Amino acid sequence: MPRPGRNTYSDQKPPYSYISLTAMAIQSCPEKMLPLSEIYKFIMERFPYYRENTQRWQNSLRHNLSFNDCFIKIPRRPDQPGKGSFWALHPNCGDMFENGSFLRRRKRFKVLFSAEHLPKPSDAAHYIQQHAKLRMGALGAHLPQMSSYNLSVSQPSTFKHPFAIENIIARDYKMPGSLAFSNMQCVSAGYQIHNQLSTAWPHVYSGNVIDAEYAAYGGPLKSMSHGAQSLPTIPVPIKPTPTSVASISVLHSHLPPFLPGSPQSLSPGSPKQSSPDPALLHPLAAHCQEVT
DNA sequence: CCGTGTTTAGCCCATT
DNA sequence: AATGGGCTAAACACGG
Repeated sequence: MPRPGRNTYSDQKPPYSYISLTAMAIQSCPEKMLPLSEIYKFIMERFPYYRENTQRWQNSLRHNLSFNDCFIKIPRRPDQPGKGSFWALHPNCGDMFENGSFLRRRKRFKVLFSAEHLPKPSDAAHYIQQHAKLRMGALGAHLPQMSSYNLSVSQPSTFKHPFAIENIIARDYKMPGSLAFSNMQCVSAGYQIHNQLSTAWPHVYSGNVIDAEYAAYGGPLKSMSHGAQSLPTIPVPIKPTPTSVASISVLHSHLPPFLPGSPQSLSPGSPKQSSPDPALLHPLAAHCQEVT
């Protein structure tokens, strides 16, 4: 596989699949979730090739978002209107790419659904307990160590391929708190989804990054700024899979009252939006696997 | 109307 | 040859 060098591909088609490009875009946002329009913007800003024939590739991209289980749809809050939902990566697709490289997927990521794969309530409760503990430690502090929290990553790996997500999008991460975090505007008041998602999905988040492939790519290196993009306070995967529906219902009965996703903290105007923290859906991860 | 999201279909290519 | 991944096109529904 040829390695893209600096200025290589600047006007040619990048070697990444749409799945990879979409994953890159999502990963680039601290909240790990983006609306479709921002995904478009990310790709067009970084890969000049995609500034043309937008209708073609954007249709393909939308197709991929819907078709692949590795992407989950997260609705907007009722008080944060806008078009379309947010898209995030499935919690368990962190090792979807070979060696973490975007150049090649290892296997297809597929959510399974069968009765025996549903989480046991006791498991969910245990998970939530663990999560609550970690959250308390993480609030206002540093992110939890990955080693303390290795959930359902089928192939634990510390190796970061030069083409890995973290490396490609490293520009946005380098200096937490600096301009590189300009898209922290995405954080809704009083509730840091960044912490939330990175706590929940540590395998898709890494603050320890080096710049490699993307820098070599030759694309614009300015940091992304998404404008005043608002996010749902309670992000919830809404991919209408039976698994997620079942998981949500199971989890709901076990939500501790102090968690943002618990029913007690919901706004009265949105009873149907009584959705748990996506982190709390993590038991879902146990019910997904890469199809062999 | 337009952007978004879903679905189906067909093609090409690489791998098994 | 069969299978799977990826890409493209197209039709349709829905909602802001």
